[in-house]
Amino acid sequence: METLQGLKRTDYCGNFRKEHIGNKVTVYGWVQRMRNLGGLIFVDLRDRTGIVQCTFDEAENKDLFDRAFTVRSEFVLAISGTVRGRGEGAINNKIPTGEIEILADELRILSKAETPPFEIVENSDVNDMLRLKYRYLDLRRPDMQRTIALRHRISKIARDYFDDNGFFEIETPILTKSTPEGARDYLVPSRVHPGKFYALPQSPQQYKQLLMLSGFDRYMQITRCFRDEDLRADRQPEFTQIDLEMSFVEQEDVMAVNEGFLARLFKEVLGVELTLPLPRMPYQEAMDRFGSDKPDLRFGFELQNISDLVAGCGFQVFTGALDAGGSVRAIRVEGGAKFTRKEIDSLGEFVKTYRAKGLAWLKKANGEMSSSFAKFLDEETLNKILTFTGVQDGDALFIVADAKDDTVYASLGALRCEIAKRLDVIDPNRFELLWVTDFPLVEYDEEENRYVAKHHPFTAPRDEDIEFLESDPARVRAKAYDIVINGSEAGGGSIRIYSPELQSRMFKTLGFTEERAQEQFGHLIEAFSYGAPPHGGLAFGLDRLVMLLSGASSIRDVIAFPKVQNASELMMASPDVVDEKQLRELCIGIEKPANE
RNA sequence: GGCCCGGUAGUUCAGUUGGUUAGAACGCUAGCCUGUCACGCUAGAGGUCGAGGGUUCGAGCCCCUUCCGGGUCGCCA
Repeated sequence: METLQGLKRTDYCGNFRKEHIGNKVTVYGWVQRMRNLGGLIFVDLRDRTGIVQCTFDEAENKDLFDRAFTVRSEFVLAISGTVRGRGEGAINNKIPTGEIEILADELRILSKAETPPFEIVENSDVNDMLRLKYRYLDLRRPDMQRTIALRHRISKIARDYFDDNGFFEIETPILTKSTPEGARDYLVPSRVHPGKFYALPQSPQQYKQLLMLSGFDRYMQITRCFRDEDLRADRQPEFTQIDLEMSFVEQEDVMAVNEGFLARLFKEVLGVELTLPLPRMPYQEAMDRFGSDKPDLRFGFELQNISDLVAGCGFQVFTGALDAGGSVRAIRVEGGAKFTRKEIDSLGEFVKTYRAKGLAWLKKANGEMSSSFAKFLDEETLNKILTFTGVQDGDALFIVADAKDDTVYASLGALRCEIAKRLDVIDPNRFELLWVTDFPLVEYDEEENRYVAKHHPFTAPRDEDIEFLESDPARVRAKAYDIVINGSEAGGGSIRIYSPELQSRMFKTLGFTEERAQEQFGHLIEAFSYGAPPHGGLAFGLDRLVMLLSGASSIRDVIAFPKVQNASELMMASPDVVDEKQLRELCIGIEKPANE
């Protein structure tokens, strides 16, 4: 193998242009492809900037030509030579370096390479398992290189923007303490504390609030968070947040700073001008109109509540849901009459995954109406529904009735997105951002038989709702806000409780005894007794921002070394068993799971 | 934990009602070729059909179990 000794890279491969013609240059990179025309060899050399063509001419240098002949894909080379223009007709317009080539006079083979298990090309459709097992090769592909570079730029813009706005970047511990509320923690045993465990942070929530108490006024951190929950296409067990907190602010102050960040991000990365302030929508309105607290505003198909119209209509599916305290809601799909019966059936199956009992439907095409439920209604009721929902010829109407409002919202909310996808009405170049505000402070957990915090237990209630904290917790709205981009929750935050008295009332509402609150959050309660400024913050999901800005459909495509669905990592093969000795040192014994 | 989809040369895929020696393209190897850039031409190698069991005269195809991957519901303060 040869070395770099005596060589120095002139520039990256992708940077050579016509103005460099005549220059003596040295380039390093991987062989994208070798083309041997017989007496003339072209080697496309690739690095993170692109490709440059290097030429070996048998007539000019036979020894060099013979060495170039041994080169194969993915060999690592150093090539020195002279930049020269390509002849008329030999110009390649597909690549930026296509007007020049490097006529080699020196070739060093720095590393040989086995034939890779898949070709290192853009947009390869190799299956994920293989890509992830050989992730270091997958990451050589130009589209992956671009995505990782984009991720770097987004982080950089975040650091610059928040620095410009007076934020300090402060690190918080990765080894911390398990929190009882929320997601499952990853636990880390400690040798010096047998039987005790650190937890990896689900977010730096408490630390950043304490930093406000310490007077840092504005904090930010780009930090890893960990949740031991099941994965999704946009969810990994370890993920990165752009986390921030501000003192002496109200909700609008936090939102203003952060939409400034988003405006800068969209401008610099995509050249898209956002109109500020971004729209705000209360949680209840989002649910009523879109069936979701993260509505995608790029298309219509809004929900319409037809409960009043069908009250007492005699159709048991509708009246039964209403009698049980639920609702009947519809979405009108413009042009939806083109759905075939089979497609409608599959939409019916689709809503069942959200626990809807079924999907009532109606189509109107060429004056003819067909419907799964019209025959159960009298003409007056049916006409009222058609008029209210605005059904036109060519439209379809889909209705879900359920005893639980949540089921109606969830199924129709998902259905409108599914329909938009199937009808292909979403413009991929469009970005619709909004703040969803006024979330409920708490929600009732049927399993635990108590109220649990919708956001987290430090979230402040809205001033005018505080009086209901004990009498009717469910109606208390929070000073909480999510930033939603194209139907994806890109971030969220809240104004925090800074009064020990209010915090203690909140814990009571959540069913904590005084002792338990002290035991789990005593440090925070005590800290707040030493002068806490009003404060609030927000965290963006960096991975999701990169997904949105890069158009990636899987979160795995924006993380260098992601985990697969069962939370393992295929290249290193983690997690893995450890030495008996390590376990003994940690005082840990492994019991076989009950089912083995 | 539930539901849905997938697993066939190195890769991406095809494979008829269960029937002869499981095919194609790309990649790879070798030879020829001086202007290619998805070079071209010729030849060749390459298969535990994810694994195990069953049905059958006969299984890539049917059944059962299992492993792996993807999507999703629950879960994710």
